[in-house]
Amino acid sequence: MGVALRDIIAPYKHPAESQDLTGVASVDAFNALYQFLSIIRQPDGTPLMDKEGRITSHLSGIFFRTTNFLQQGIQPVWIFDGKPPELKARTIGERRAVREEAQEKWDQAKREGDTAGAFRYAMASSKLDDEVLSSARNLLDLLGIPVINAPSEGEADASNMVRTGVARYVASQDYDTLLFGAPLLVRNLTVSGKRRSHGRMVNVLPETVVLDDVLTGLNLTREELIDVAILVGTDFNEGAVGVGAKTALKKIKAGEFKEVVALKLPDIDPEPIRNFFLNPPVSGNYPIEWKKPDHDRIISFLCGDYGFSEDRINPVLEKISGRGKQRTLDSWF
DNA sequence: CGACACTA
DNA sequence: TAGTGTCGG
Repeated sequence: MGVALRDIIAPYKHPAESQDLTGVASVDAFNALYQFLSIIRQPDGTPLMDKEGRITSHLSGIFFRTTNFLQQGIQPVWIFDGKPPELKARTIGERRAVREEAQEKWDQAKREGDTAGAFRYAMASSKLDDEVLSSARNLLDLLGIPVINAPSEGEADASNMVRTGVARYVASQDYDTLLFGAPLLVRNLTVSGKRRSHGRMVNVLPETVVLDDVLTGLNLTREELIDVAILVGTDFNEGAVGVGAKTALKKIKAGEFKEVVALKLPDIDPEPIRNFFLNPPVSGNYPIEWKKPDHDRIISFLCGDYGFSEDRINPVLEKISGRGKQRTLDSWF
């Protein structure tokens, strides 16, 4: 879900120039996988599946997006979540409840012939199970994409990688990475930059958010931005009822953080939450190396194991490893 | 989501 | 060739 800071951060978002996107991108793996699982579905919400009923939506998303990135000079590193902090237990429980309810509503909508509703509930029922996670890791490995296993929140390590100069930016839809101190966040990181179907056709272009611009523009320290987030609600605490980003910002500016917490969030202790954003557990060790995509094993994995059509996969692999753009790609490996 | 076919 | 729709697994 992420923290609802969009209303105050929106003025500091910039459309990304393609040169801003080249280089090492720390991809928030869970964020990307949820996106693929949610959206890559049939109109009634049924995900892509192989003959045995295993979900393959994420494999399609990973394959086509990654091969696009490599051609465009983007070097992705995928950062996977480790063990969630105890502070996150409430959020995890809530998400499970929402997911399970969506599952039921999806079935119901399908029975009633409510296609649009079915799609919406199907999206909300998306779950990253072991099968999805391990097949995603398998495919990334075959594509030669490095993977980092965060000890805790992937967003924390992804942000730390940018802070320490290992990566140029974090690729995520969520603003939480700014709280973790990521100097540069890129949202909607896709190369096709096209539009989206289902409902309206909207142009979705990559956008960058520079943490320093946000802090300078709002005249906040990062600690204060974290306090704004705590009032709104984060993965580690429920927010104050009726307090959105703009109200929270006003309260912080007025120096009323403690008062709002005492009045509206009497059960939360802000200190461990602040501390988690400021000093999260991170790996700090990022041995990243890109390898050439393993053409034969990718075919065997996607087409042999998961029923993808060779006619769709082969041309893409030939495009990235064949003569045409080889020079560009070879310079990284 | 992203590829591809089709249309004007 | 830009816009629109459909398919993929």
